[in-house]
Amino acid sequence: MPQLSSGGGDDQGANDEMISFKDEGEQDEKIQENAFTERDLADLKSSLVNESETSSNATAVRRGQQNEHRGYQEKHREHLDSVSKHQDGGMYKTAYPGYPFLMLPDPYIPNGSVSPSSNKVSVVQQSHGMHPLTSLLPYSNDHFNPSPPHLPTDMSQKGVHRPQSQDISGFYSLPPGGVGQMPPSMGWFSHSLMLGPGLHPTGIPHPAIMPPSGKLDHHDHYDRNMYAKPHQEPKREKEPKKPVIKKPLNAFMLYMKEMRAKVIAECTLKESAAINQILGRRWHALTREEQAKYYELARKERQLHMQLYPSWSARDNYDAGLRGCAGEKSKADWGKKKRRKREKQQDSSAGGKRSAFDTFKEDGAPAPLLPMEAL
DNA sequence: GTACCTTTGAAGATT
DNA sequence: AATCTTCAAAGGTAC
Repeated sequence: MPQLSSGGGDDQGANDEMISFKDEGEQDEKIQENAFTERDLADLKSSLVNESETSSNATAVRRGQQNEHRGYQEKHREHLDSVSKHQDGGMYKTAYPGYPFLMLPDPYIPNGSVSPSSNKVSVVQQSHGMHPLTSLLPYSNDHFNPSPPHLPTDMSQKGVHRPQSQDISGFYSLPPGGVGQMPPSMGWFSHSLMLGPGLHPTGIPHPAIMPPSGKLDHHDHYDRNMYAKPHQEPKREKEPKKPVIKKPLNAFMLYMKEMRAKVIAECTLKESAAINQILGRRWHALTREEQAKYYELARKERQLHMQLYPSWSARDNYDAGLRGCAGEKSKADWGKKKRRKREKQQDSSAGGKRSAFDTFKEDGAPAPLLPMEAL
């Protein structure tokens, strides 16, 4: 099966990744990250100074690092086994008593599409769509508080909106009446039964499913955007109308979704690329246990995704681009994009397009460390 | 209007 | 088997 090896092989691999980073001066990182917040922005700016100039090399570096990390996987498999056993055995029963998987009707089910009136409830989504599982994190309560320790504890003192752990709906910028406040009687499943286009063949609707038309009713776009590409091909008569099911989020993506708001609040940055750089560094600064939460979360998500869409393959979404289902790309555009990427990697010395963060250069900030190197 | 940027991880494709 | 490529999210930026 592509998504999940029930024995946990892939997942272990994922966990291996998690652990691999920790051998690279974890203690130092932790120390550094304790004072990280204030420095993040400055570091980022500094590191971005040469970023665009070396971006291609950085990519190569990253690839090398990835491969290196993979090398660690085998090294730490033993530990992972123990971690995995621990997690399977009780992590989500003890650490995350409110863990949503398989305990709630269906975290993927888009509530807002139930009816026009339900739209006003905006149960799940953030402005840009919240991952259905992420959206359920509020159920986790403070047992699942993945906030890395390096985050300042006094964030709220800085005027940062830092909702209490009990009110993660605010943390996720959930609208009033968000999922965290959804009464059990308003379960996902009952609403799902009223769904039409997003209904999965299994009978379990899933926000990952885009209506074939790609058109989003203003009443339910909130939910269907959850997994839908923002722009859908209006019509392709010849193609069998196939809903687009998005990939389940990996551990880092889940982490990003959760921590993005914090980083945005802490820093003045809004550019996602910059935020992601910070999040990437923080991710590496997490302890194994902290990362394990997200790996496990991602594992569960893949599991659920696989249960919901047993025939789904990541390959489907490769084709979506060619089909134009993932947007208004033509086949030619798609090929162009691929060509550009290839060229970029081949020609590392190309000046290329001006990075969105090149503006930082104009600050005259020194310290040309690449983010990855800084780790 | 939309591709790009940027991150890590998973999975599929290619070598 | 090892390596490469694509796509998941996000939102400002550049074209």
